Amino acid sequence: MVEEDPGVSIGTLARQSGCKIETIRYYERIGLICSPPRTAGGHRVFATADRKRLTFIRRARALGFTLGGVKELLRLVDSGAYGCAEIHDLAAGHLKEVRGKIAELQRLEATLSDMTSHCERGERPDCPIIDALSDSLVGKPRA
Amino acid sequence: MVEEDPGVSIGTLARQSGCKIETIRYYERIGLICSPPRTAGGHRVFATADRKRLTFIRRARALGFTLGGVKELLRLVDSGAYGCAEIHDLAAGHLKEVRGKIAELQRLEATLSDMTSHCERGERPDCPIIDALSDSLVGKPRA
DNA sequence: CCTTGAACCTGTAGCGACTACAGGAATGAG
DNA sequence: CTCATTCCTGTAGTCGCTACAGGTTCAAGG
Repeated sequence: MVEEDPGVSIGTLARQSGCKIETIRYYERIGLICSPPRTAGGHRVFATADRKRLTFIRRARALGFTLGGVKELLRLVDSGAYGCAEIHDLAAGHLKEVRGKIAELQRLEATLSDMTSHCERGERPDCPIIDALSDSLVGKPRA
Repeated sequence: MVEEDPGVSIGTLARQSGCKIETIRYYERIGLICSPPRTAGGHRVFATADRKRLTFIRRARALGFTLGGVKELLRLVDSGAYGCAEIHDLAAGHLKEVRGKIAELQRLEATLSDMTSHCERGERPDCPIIDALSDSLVGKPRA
């Protein structure tokens, strides 16, 4: 029962995982994935496990996890005996952050929306948007 | 009618404008504000106009404008003869970006919310969150 | 006038998460 | 065997600051 894993080049892995070549090398450099074996000429040879790991990373990143968060997730997965609890807490914590960002952006949206609605693109020199940003008048730079 | 502007130190300006000292120096370096005159010993001396300009910048940044966007706004203001139209368009463009980011984050929120709700922090080894991220099984790193 | 301590100066490096070169060497299909 | 393609390393750039280190200047008190 010899399980052969022919191995793929970094370019093939990039196509399979959806990560760019440079990103894969970057992940290796920062220790997110392990350094793969090389050919006699020095080219990286990746295994199926690497494709799965990279796909995992890409999906977690797409959900907005930081690389630090991804590292945590992978650490739990790598440890084997992960319980749902820790994973859940990581995801819940991230969800909270995302909701915070949404709330913040919605505040900006309201302000910007209000500002632009008050400015009807008129040709008056006293633009309400500028007024809102200015302290009565913006200091011009030294001539 | 001699208008005196005694001038303030960078620390005072920082307190007045709400920008940090290092940030002010950084803005000077990238040309967002002009290099102020110096004392004999080389300390910067800022004028009232600088306080107004920095306050403007800080407010625009707080609304999420990039420094590039701020530069554009200031260019229009500096040119003097700005019409509302250009300002409006800049703000409207930024508003559109903010709305796009909100929509994107809301998609993440929905996915994360769904994932965490399916995981009840049980002690099962097959966590639904991990399953969702994995390609059936995450490849473990080489031993 | 002199001392002290706070504030200021320059220059550089670091953050996150890549991306983009330059200048080569290896690969693999014809 | 040729040659286009892929791959290699190393470095620097992106954005918007922030944080040093190691020195100089300023202003207030004695």
